[in-house]
Amino acid sequence: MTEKQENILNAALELFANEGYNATSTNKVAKAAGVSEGLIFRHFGNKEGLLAALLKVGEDRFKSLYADIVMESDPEKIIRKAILLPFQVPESEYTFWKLQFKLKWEMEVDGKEKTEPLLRVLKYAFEKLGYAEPEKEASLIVFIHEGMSGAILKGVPIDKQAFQTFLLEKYNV
Amino acid sequence: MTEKQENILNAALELFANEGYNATSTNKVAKAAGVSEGLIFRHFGNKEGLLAALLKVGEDRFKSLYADIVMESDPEKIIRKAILLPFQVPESEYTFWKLQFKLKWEMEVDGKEKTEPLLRVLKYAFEKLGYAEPEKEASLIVFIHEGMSGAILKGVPIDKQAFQTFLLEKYNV
DNA sequence: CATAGAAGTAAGTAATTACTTACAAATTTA
DNA sequence: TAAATTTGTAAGTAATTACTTACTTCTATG
Repeated sequence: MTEKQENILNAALELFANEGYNATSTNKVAKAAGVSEGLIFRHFGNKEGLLAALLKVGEDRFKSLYADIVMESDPEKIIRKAILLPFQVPESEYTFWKLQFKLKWEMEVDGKEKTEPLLRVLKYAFEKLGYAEPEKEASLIVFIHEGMSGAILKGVPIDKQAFQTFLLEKYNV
Repeated sequence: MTEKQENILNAALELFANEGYNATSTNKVAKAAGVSEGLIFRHFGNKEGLLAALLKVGEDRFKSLYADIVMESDPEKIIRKAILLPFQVPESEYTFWKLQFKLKWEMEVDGKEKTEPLLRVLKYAFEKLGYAEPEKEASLIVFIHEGMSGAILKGVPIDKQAFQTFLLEKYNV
C-alpha cells in the first residue's frame, strides 16, 4: 500500500461519505488526493473497485465491533454491551460509518446480514432473561441503534453520555 | 396539471426512490414517462425543480400524518397514536417515503425539523405521565420509528401487526 | 373562426463522465 | 548493474449529462 494509494482511499472516503458515491467523480477524488486520475484506475480497476476497497476495510471494523459481544455468554452483559455498542464508536471513525449508512440507501447494500449475528445473540439473551418476546426485543435494540446512530452521524446534537445511561437503566443492565 | 406532467412526476418518483436522484438522468425520466426530455424542463425548470415538485407533495403528506396526533391532548392517546404512526402508512405510499429516506442520506435534506412537532408533543405526554426522562423517551420513540421504517422500506420482512402490538404493550397504551 | 398562449417535440449544445493509452520514472529483482 | 516490474502521469476517448433552441401542435377564449 503506497502513500498515494492511501491518499486516494482517504480522499474517496471523505468525498463518498459526504457528497455521496454517485455525486463524486473520479476526477474529484484524484484532485483531492493530489494524484493523476489514471492512478485510481491503475490501483483499483474502476470506480466500483475503489468503493469495494473502502468497504473491505469496513468488514474488519464490523467484526471487531461485534466480536466482543457475540462471544459473551452472560445475558445481562450481552444486552449491556449491545446497548453500549454505538457509543463506543470513536468519532474518528464517523466518516466511515456515515459512508456505510449512505450506501445502504444510495446503492442496494443492504447490511441486513451484517446485523444478523447481533440479532441472534440478543434474542438468546432476552430468552434467558425470560422476556415474553425475545425476537422482537432484539429487533427493537437494533432499530434504536439504527435510528440513533443515523441521527448522530447526520449531526443531530445528542447528549450521548446521558442517553447511554438512560438506555442502560431502561433495561436494568 | 396535465396528464404528461403527472406521468413525469410518477416516473421521477419511481426512479428517484429506487435508483437514487443522482443516478437517475432526466433522459431516463423522460423515457419512463413516455415524454420528450425537453418537456421536463418546460414544466419544472431543471432537475432540481422536478425533485422539489415531488417533495412539495410530501409536505402535505407529512402534515396529514402528524395532524391527528399533534392535536391530541390525552397523553396516553398521544403515545398510542405516535406508536401507531408508521404502521398506518399505506403501502401505496411506500415509494414516496423511500424517497424521503433516500434523500435524507443522498442530499443534505435533514428532516430534523420535520420530526420536531412530534418530539414536542411526545415530550409533553411523557411529562404528564410522570416519566423521569420525558425528552429522552420522546427521542427514543422517534429513533424506533426511523430504524423500523427504514428496515420496512428497504424490504426487510417484518410482522408489522405483531410488532405494533408489542410496542403498544411495552408502553401500556 | 381567429389568434394568443400553453403544451409538446426533435435535434441540438457544451461540459462532465468513467475509463484508456502511450509513455516516463521509480523500484525491485536477478 | 541490467532487466523486469511496478508506480505514476498527461492527454486522450466515446458516452452521457443537464439543459437549450427552434419549431409545431393543441386548446382556450374574445
